[in-house]
Amino acid sequence: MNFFNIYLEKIKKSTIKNKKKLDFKENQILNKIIVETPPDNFDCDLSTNIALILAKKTNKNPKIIAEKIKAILIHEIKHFSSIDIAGPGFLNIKLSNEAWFYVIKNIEKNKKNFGSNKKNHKYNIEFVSANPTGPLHIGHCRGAIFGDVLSNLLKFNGNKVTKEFYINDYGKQINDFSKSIYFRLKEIKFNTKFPSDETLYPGSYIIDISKKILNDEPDINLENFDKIKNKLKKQGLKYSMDLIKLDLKNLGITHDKFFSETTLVKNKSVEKVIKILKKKNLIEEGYLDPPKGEDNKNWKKVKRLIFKSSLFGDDTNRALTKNDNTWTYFANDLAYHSNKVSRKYDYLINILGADHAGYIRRISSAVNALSKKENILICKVCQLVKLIKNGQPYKMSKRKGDFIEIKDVLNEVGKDSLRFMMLSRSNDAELDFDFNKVLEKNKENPVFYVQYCYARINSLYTSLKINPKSMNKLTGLKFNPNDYEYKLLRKIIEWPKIVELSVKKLEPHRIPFYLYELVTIFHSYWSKGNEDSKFKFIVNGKIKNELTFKIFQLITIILKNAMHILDVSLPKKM
RNA sequence: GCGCCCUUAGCUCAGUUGGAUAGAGCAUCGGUUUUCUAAACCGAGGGUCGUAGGUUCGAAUCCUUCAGGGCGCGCCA
Repeated sequence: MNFFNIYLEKIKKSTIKNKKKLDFKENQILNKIIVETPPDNFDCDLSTNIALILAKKTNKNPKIIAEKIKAILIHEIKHFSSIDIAGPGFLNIKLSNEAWFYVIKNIEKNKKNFGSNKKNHKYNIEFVSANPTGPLHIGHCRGAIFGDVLSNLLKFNGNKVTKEFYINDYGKQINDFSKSIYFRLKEIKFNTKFPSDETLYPGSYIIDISKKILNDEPDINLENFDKIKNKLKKQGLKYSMDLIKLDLKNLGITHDKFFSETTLVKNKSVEKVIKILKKKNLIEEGYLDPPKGEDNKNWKKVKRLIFKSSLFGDDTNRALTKNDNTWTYFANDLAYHSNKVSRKYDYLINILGADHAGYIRRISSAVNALSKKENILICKVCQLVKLIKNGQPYKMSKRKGDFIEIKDVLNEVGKDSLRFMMLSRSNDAELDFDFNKVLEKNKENPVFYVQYCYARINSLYTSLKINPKSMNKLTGLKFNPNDYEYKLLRKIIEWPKIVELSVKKLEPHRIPFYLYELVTIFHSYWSKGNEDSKFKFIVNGKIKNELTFKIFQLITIILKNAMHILDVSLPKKM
């Protein structure tokens, strides 16, 4: 229910009906027409560029065309009460009272769905997918929150979404992880020193995991690592995933599906995909060139299996087997994405960290080779988070084991602030995460500013002792808004458009920005009464104008819907 | 060397896929509380939208050039 689209269609319809008068033939030339919110300094509700577009296509003077269209629209569209021509030929439209009643009624009717554009696609969103070798750190949480909110947003817009976590439980890292547990176990049992080996994980959580394993099996035989390797891997993985799931839960995130990489290898999924690609002549046995960047010690010129990803725009072809003839990460990922393709989603979305952006070409090539649909895979990259504490950059080192865990941040700043803050920036831009700022409870911390609006509205209900639900039954409502109420209404009708745009561009950060703008007008209005009694909305303990409360109710609807998407709380009292 | 992202007010950032006088917050300066929540509000100053070209009625937005910053360039995951 996007009001701008509704009026766009009406405008188009009327224009096409009057084709001859306006002297054009092809309806397509109306494709670029938009209906949008006019700049603040114009006292009108909608604005359209139709005259400019039409003038360009028919080589006419835009102002003359504008006059013609104005006459047509004002005659044909009852919801338009007046139209001004401004600037180079914009039509600035004011909606009639009838139109505003229609808008208000419509929002109240849709309520929880107000803003939803009722699409019906099937999405798979893969996000977090952190290595299961320990708890999450602050760097993970941007992508985690981004993915979660994007899922909520798509669901709100009527789609079906599967939230998926790919467990990288295969390969070298998980081996190093089990070895680290092995040495910690020896350290605990026999007091042997934990080796200073760069490949091992030093973090203290390894000690905790080791203790748990020891608790399960106090008599575990530690003579030979290789003999208990698989056991340690399995147990370590389990406890590690417990840590990750707990972190996610505290962030308010639950995945629908956890997909294990090892499973793919075990049930020969990789071989199966390679067979398919071989038939398409996309696999070859051969040699690859050495890497272009820094020298790599492990690089060897060996005949190996190669995927011809350069046919799909990748810089180079990609290896599927390692030196020891096991599968590369990419080979397994190929199988994983083949699996996702076979599950018949309309879109596959991968949320990646900036350090994995270089991987996109490769995996997109693979999916394009595997799927009949074009560009079914969309990769969204979250840029880095820079931590700042007391005005200083705060560096983490995973190798030393001194990184900031999500649970510590949550303890300090809370889920609401963390989620809101992580979304208060475009995913394409780096984000400064300032510990001092998120702890502040004022305007500089936008989450409080937004929540405060809801709390203020609710305080009205309590102080006036009215039940907000009874407000639905208002009769004899008059449409006589003051300047602030007009501003609010104009902002309110933007909400579905914000949702639509956020979905289209997969950019949930637009929602916090919108909320901030909306509540700014509200807070302005609230305070205006102090200065000018004309703007007081309560007189002698009674509501002055029912429309005011109607508008506040519409704000409440939006706040609830939006904060539900963000999964940030909305307390009635603060 | 190559690829991706960024560059907008002193600082941190928005900017509705090409529109009107480029917007917020912070910081600075100055104001507002016997009043529906001051966790708030109002006002002022502050801009060559990194650079140089191009596309057109019209560019922060699209194309090209160059510069600066970040991330990556495995047969690690």
